[in-house]
Amino acid sequence: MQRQKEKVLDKNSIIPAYYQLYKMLEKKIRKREFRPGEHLPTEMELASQFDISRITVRRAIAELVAAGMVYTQQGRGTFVAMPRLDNYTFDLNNFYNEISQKKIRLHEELLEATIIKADELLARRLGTAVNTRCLYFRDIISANDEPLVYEAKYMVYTKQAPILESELKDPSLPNLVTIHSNTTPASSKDILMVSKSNKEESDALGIKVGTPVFLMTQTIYDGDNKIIAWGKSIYRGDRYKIINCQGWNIK
Amino acid sequence: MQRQKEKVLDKNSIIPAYYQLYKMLEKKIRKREFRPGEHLPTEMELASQFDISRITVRRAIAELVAAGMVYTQQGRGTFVAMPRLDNYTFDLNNFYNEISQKKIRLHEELLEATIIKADELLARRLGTAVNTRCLYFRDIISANDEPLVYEAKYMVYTKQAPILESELKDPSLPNLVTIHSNTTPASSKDILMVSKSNKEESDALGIKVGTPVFLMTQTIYDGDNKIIAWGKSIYRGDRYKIINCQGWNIK
DNA sequence: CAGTGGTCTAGACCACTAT
DNA sequence: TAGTGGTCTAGACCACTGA
Repeated sequence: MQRQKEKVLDKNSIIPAYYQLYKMLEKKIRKREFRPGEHLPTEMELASQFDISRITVRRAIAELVAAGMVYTQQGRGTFVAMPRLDNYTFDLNNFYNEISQKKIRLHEELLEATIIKADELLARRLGTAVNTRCLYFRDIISANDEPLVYEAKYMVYTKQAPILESELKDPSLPNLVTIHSNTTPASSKDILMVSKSNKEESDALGIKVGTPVFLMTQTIYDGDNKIIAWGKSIYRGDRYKIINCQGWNIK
Repeated sequence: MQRQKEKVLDKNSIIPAYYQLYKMLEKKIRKREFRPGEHLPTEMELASQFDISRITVRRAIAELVAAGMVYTQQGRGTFVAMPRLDNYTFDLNNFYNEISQKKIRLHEELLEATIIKADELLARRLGTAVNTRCLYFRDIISANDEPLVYEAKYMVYTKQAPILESELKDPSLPNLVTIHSNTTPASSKDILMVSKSNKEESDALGIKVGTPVFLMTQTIYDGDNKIIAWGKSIYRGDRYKIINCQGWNIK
């Protein structure tokens, strides 16, 4: 029997029909069979063309909208979007993703985990009173035995649980808070800055004082917007950069 | 007539039922009537409780999933998610958002817009041959008359159109490419680094040589993954920081 | 096995856009 | 007025989970 020129959906496939249609439309947009600004076929046209219900077509289009590839206008139709390339969003976690891909040996070393009394600066950062008992952590993250990140973290000491080094495999502040606090972290405010390394940071990272570094601070709040922890991370600027890819031809 | 304790949906409202239910469930999660890890009522329970169809309930839950507040497991149910606070994503565009909120005067000044021949370094950055004719732009962005960002941008000169300063109101590289190139930008690779300002940058920004700065480079590709433009932006590190808020208690 | 979420249908009515 | 996307229904079957 003669094949139709137009591709059809495999109704017996395990892959849902809406997903097959989504991928098919995505491919056509990538191949510029549908060009930015152009009209997509109407929902009813797609439904009858592929012999599926309109709801299933809508599900496929919803995926395209979520992917930012099309937009809909009530009463007008569905249109192919322009790729937006002005979204400069940088993810500091790509650090860990890249490393796991490139088979780089990652090592996390705990330098210090003690209980201290808050001085004035720390009390302000934690929104608490001077002399409040606080947990204090310092650690170094290395890649291939080269120090990359130096971190210092503080939180109010509510749990009274012993500090077990074995608990510190994930040294991220949200995780530490989960372990060492009775309150549940609910939100976080992170600030990324550039700085020059000071003596303490330079010593820990083995770099010269004054080297440009990324400086990230994180303040963690509970459900009532009360501060429960504060931390800073110093990323070596000479070894670390953050990459962001955007658009339609990724991968 | 006596009101039920349980809130009900307003079926006559302009607001869609799925959206009312979404907001109601969101509020209960925020108020911790449903706590992280807990089971949400099943779809059928919600449907009969609010006297709406299961599909409408599913639409509401889909919104919650998209917001990261719940997750579903086939055959088990729908559960309230833990707030994830380890997503360190920084958006360089908050710059413009903040400024428009705080009524800061923003001024963009074009320093230079000329045609040059590519030297070896530029040819490599643009993936083209030495001596290719290129457009070259330099500009300064100031806030309240204080220079904040210095930018230099290059692209292969294909369009042969005259350079009109009036076209340069949006100095972003994707926009310049759209105006001055026949090819349509399709994807972009952005890299964020820290650096010390050099002489050229320091003069433009009125800062001391060696001040820590954010350095962002952007490479723009067309639909065939061919480079069509390259640019760099220098953000003053002493005046600029990037803030990221995450979690459930935002706003 | 019963209960859950995942997919899909055929049909209906509405709000909006363009002519 | 005709055509579009937006919302909603009642009902069906499937795949997966857990007892």
